[in-house]
Amino acid sequence: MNSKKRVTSYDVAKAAGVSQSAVSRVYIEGRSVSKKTKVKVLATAKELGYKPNAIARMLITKRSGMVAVILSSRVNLIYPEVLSLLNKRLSEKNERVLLFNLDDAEGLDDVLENIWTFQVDGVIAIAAHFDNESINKFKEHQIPVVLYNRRVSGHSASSVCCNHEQGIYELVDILHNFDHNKYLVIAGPTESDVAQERCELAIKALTDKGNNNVPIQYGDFSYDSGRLAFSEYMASHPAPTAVICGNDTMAIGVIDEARKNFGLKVPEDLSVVGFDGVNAVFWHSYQLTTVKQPIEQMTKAAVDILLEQIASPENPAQLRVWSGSLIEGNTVGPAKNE
Amino acid sequence: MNSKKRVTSYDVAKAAGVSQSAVSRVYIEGRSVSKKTKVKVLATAKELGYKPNAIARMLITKRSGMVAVILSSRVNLIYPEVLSLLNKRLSEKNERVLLFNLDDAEGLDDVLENIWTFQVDGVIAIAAHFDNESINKFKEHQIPVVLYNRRVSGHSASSVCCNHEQGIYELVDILHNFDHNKYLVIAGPTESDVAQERCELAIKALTDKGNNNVPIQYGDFSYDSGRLAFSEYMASHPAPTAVICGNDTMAIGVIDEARKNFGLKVPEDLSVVGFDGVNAVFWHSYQLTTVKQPIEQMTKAAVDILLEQIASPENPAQLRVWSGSLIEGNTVGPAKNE
DNA sequence: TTTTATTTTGCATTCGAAGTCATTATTAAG
DNA sequence: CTTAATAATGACTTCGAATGCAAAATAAAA
Repeated sequence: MNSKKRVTSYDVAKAAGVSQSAVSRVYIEGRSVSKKTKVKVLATAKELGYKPNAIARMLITKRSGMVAVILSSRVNLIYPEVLSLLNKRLSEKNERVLLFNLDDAEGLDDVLENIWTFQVDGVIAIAAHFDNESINKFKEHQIPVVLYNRRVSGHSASSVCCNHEQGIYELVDILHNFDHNKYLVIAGPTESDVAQERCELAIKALTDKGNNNVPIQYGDFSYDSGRLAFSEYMASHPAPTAVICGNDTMAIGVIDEARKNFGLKVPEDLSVVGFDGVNAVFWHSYQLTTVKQPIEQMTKAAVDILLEQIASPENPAQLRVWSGSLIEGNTVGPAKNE
Repeated sequence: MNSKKRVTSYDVAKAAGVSQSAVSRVYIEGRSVSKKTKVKVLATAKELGYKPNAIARMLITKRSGMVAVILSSRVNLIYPEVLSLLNKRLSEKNERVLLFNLDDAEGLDDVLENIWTFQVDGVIAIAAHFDNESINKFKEHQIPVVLYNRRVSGHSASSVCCNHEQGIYELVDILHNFDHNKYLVIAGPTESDVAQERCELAIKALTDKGNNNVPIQYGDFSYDSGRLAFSEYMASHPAPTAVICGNDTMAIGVIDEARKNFGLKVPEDLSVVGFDGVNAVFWHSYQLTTVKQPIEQMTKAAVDILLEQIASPENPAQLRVWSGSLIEGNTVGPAKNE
């Protein structure tokens, strides 16, 4: 019917008999406006259906009210939860999430180019691989970044991380105390930094306890890859007594595979541990022993740090690390040594 | 060091010895620019590190290149996957996802207010409850909407939906053919339209087969709520022979609860079916019989329809419905009638 | 070569709100 | 009741790219 155009601050100004500046000031906290005009403007604004145009505002203020969240698609079950929490936290602070996928099709450079043009206030990168070069680009563009579960050498970018070392050591400790000595490590994809780190730490922890040459199989964090990794190993080796997995989902795959295709009981014949603390670890069929990332705290801190850096870009980058909490499930038991 | 300000089209224009308009035209497909100036501009742009400012462009073109995706937080495991697919599809079409959470804290009105100010090109609402009034607001603001798994009476908004009726009937058919006659329905939360619909359809399908007064328990789509619903029912009733669940996650909860706390075997003593086709239904411990939503097709269509409506707002709203595909797992068997 | 058609170009304006600054209205102090 | 201090207001400019239009440059036709 009517190709009605947007109501602007000028329309409201005219209708309310004030200047455009006055209208603008009404919508900015702490600007000098008399109560009288404020009421008048708000009333006519409501009547006309006026809402400030965020785009115009962004252009002049150079604050977009948007935070880019970068997410690798080939990734862990846990990250949807992280995204959801980040979104909630940022909404509370009046920032919107602009989503970027970092997958094979769209390389990092494309994503970055895109990010610059959108003038986002800041960036949170979830478990994405950034080298120092990329980090420097952010510096150049003066866009604060917070890395989630990814550290970068030097102090060029803030990070919030789960203390994988502590978590892995705790898990290995438990296994070691049960006298395990035939281990298998099933690592996540080699492209993933987190997967790399967990794997190396597991090997290191095992070596510390005197277990050398622990075999490694690789998966891609998925259930099927966990099953496959286990069965492939079993095809040409004697059964291990304990399997340390790069994440929970693969661990669950291992459990199912061991039970179904190898007649192994968990934990009687085989101990299995994971990492992350996804919902499914509590499911009765698994009750996986694992370490839960404190995603509540981590997401909260990520947002707080980011906002702080947006407010004061000169502040130094900070690193915050949380210990994961051990979840004692029912997938670890004494080693079965013949 | 240097509080460098952004490079603008004027800077490039000056450096390249052309007008600002010329620079602008270089970045717009199909605008009249000679090859010579195009090369020159692109070269100096690269040299100066110029990238067009999307915000300024949005203001004048009134296209933001952003699509709002509205997501209820208290929702199904399947929706992260949907979000991820939508994001991928939209990226391919050069649209960015701006995320909005629809939860208790932030009501629908707040979200809508926010959406208007951001001038998004369109909106995709995932399983969110919209009444006709809200839909009309979108009309007023001339922002196309596509609803995902939510229909609205009249033809005021486009929808892509899974055919719950067909799926539920198919599941009920299977159960009926196995001579079940003591049913329990475990429905999702009453606030969820999808949950409502599935529940009503299940009851209807059962009634069609001559099963009246089928009891209903309510959960919230979560694993624990499925367990709880089942055990609560069992506390005061004889065991059913078949349970129809509002989604897969609750069905998995029911299976675990039945096995663990009631010593029931699935499917020998109890048949269980779910809905959605999340990854976990294929896990060996469950192998749930369920109906899988064709999320690939649905997300693709949602994006296509939305872009079409953005291009031609006068086009009529359309509804597209897909049948789910039956996944014959291992959780349904003959009724055990004493 | 002249005339006509077509492609390139730059100028000036636009999008819509916010910030600067000088001016006016209001309140407080003397 | 005057003067000083403060608050409120509007005119004008700004952010950075896109676009309508007329002028200039080039290509095609005569």
